[in-house]
Amino acid sequence: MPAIVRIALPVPLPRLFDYLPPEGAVAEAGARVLVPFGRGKRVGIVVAHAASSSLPAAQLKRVLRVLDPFPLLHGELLENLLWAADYWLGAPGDACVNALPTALRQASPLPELGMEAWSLTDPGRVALEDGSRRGGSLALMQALSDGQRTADELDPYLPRWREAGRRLLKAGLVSREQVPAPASATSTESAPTLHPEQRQAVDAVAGHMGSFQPFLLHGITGSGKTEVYLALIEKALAAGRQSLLLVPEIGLAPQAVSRLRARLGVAVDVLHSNLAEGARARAWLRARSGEAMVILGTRSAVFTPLPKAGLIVVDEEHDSAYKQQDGFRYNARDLAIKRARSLGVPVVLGSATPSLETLANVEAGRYLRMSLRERTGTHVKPPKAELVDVRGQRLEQGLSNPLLHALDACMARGEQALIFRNRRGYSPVLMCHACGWHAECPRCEKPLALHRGRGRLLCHHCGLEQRVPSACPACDADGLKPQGYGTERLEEALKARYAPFPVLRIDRETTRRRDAFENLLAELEDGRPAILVGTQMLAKGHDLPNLTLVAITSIDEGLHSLDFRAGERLAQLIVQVAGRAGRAARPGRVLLQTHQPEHPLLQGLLHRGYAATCALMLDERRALQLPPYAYQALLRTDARKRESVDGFLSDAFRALPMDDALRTPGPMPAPMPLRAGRHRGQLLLESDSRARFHPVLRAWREALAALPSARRVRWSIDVDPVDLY
DNA sequence: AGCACGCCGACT
DNA sequence: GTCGGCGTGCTC
Repeated sequence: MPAIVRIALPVPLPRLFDYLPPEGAVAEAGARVLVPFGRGKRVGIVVAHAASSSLPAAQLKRVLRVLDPFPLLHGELLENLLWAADYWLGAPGDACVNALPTALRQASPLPELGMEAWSLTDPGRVALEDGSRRGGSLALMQALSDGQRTADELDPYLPRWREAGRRLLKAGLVSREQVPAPASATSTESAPTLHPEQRQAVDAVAGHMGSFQPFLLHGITGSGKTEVYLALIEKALAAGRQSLLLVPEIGLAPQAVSRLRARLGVAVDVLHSNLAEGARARAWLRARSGEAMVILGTRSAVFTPLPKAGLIVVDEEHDSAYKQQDGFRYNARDLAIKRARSLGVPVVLGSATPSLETLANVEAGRYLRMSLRERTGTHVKPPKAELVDVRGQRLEQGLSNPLLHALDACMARGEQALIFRNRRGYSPVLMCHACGWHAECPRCEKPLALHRGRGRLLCHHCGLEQRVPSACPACDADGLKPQGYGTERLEEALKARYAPFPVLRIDRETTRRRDAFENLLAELEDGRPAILVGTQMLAKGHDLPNLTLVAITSIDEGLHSLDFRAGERLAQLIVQVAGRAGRAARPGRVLLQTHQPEHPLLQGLLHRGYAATCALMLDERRALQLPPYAYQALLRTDARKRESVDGFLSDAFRALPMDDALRTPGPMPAPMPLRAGRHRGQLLLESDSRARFHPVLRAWREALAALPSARRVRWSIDVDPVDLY
C-alpha cells in the first residue's frame, strides 16, 4: 500500500489533497472515498498514489472508507477529467464533480440498476378476492392480478399508482423487487435506403471504426444527418461497441430518443440535467457497466464512462451550448474530441453551419469533411434568403410592406409562417412622451422591458421585476408609451391583423412549463395555417412541413456588434432559419429585414453561400490574428465596488509574465459594466502559441490568487471563451 | 465553494 | 446591552 493517496475534492481549488490510505482497504485511482475535510466529511475521488507528501505527516488525515466495490471514474475518463481541469484552468475536484451525476456525489450506496417490478403477494390475492379495497388500491391490485408489472408499465395506465403502492406495500399486500432491465427492445422501424452522399459518409467513417479520426458532417438542413448517425451507431452496435451522441439542448432530445429507440432495437439511455436524479445516476452507471450501448445527452453527457466505446457524435457542433459558461468552463465538443482520441474511436461533428474552428481544422487536414448537399424526401431546393431593405420604409409594428404582403399571401394559400424577433416582452423600453424619462434597472443601468401580459417591468439582465407606473415618476404626466416591439407586441399586432388564423408565441415566457414548447408545436403539426412568433428558440428543431415563410424582423444587431464572432453567429442563424422553410414539397421564402442590404457579409451569404462566406471570415480572422488562428483567455471579474474591480485588474495586468507571444489590450470594462448591482471588468489575453500560452496562464493564475486585491473581487479565467461577455 | 472567526451598525 | 452584516482565512 502506498504511503499517500492524492484526492480530488469538490472545492474550486486547483490542487489535490493528500491523505493516508484507509485502514484495511485499497483506494484505487478513480474510486469514490469518504474523507474528513475541514470540520466535516466529503466525498472525493482518488486520483493518484504517491510515496510521500510535501505536507508534514502530522497534518495528514486518513481516508475514512472506500465507497464502492469498483472505481467509478477509472482509466481514460479520469485521465481526461484531469486533462480538462488543467486545460480549462479548472479545479480537478470541480471536474470530477461535473462528471458524476448528483446522486453519486453523496456518500449513499449506488442505486439498483434493474427495473423496479411490483407484484401481488398471497395475502394481496386474498384481499383482492375479498373485495376489501377500493379506489386506487383496487386499481393497482387489479393491474397486478395477472402477474408482475414494472413501474414503467404502470406509469402510463395508473397515473397516481405510487400512493396506493406505498399503502399496499405497508400492508404486505404487494411486494416490490428489482428485475434485470430487458437486454434489448425490438426495432419497429427499418432503415430507409441511404442516398449516395449519405452512403459515402457512412462508409468513410466506418472505414475508421476502431481508430481515432474526427469528421465534419456538413449537411444542409433536411439532408438526413440523423440517418447517417443511425447507420453508424448500428455499425458500432454490430461490433458490440457503445455510441455517445451529444445534442446541444434538452429540447432536441425527446425527438432524437424516440427516433433512436424506434430504429435501433436497443435501450437508448438518456443523460441530461433535467432528468430525475435517480434516473440519471442509473443511466450513467449502466454506461459504466457497459450495459447501456447508446447514450444520448447534452453537454454534461460528455463525461459518460464508455468502457466499450465505438463512436462519438456531436450534433450541431457549432452550438455555443457546448461551452459551460460558469464554474468549470469546459467545452463538451472539444472534450469529446479529446476523449475520442484517447479511446481510439472516430468522432463525427455534424452541422448545417459548422463553426469556423471546425472549418479551420478541416482546412488544416486534421478533420475529414463529408458533405450532404441534397435534401431527402423532396426535390425542392432550400429556399434562398431575400433581403428586405427597410431604409426609409414605413414599418407597421416593425414589419415592412413586403413582409406583410408575403404574410398575406402565405395565409391566403393556407400555409404557415414564422417570424423571428430576438426581443422578449411587449416593448424593450417604456418611455415618457412628455419628458423623455424611461424606466431603467437600478442594478444594471439598462432599460426595463415592458411585459404587458404580466403587468410588470422586467430587467432581462438580472431578472428584477417592478410594477408598471401609472404615470411618469419624473414629471407626473400621463404619457408613458411603449417604445419598440417585442414578441408579445408582435403577437398582439399579428392577431389583430390575421384573425381568425392562430398566432402562437414561442419564447421563454410562453414555454416556461416543461412540455409547453412541444405542446405548442404539436398544435401546428396538422399543417393548418398559422403564424409563429418567437425568439431564437425557434431556430432549430421541429420540421413543420407546411411552413413556407420565415422572416427575421431585424438582422442589424448582428452586423455591428463588437464581438468578433457576431458575423459567424449571424450567418449561422440565417442559414438555420432558412432551413425551417420549405421542408416539404412546397417552395419556401426567407425574408431578412435590414438597414444594411449592402453589407458584405449579407451579400456573401446570399450570393455565394455559407461555406464561401466562412472562408472569407477565416481569411479575416487570420489577418487579424484572431481565433482559430490565435488563442484567447479572458479574465472576468466583478465586485460590489468599482474600485475593487479596477484595482484588481491593474494588479493582474502588472502580474502578467513577460512573453513576446502574448498580446493584451489591457484592462477594460465588460460589455455590461454593471450587472445585478455588481461592477464588472475584464482582461483579454491572446497568444499565437498554444504551447507557450498554457504555462503562462497557469503561472498567472497562481500570481493572481496571491494578490491581496483578488480577495475583494470574484474572478475567473475563461480559456477559449466563446463570447466575450 | 462552504464554513468558521471577527469586528462594527440597528434592534429587543 | 445583543443579532447579524460580510471581509478574511483555511481546508490534506
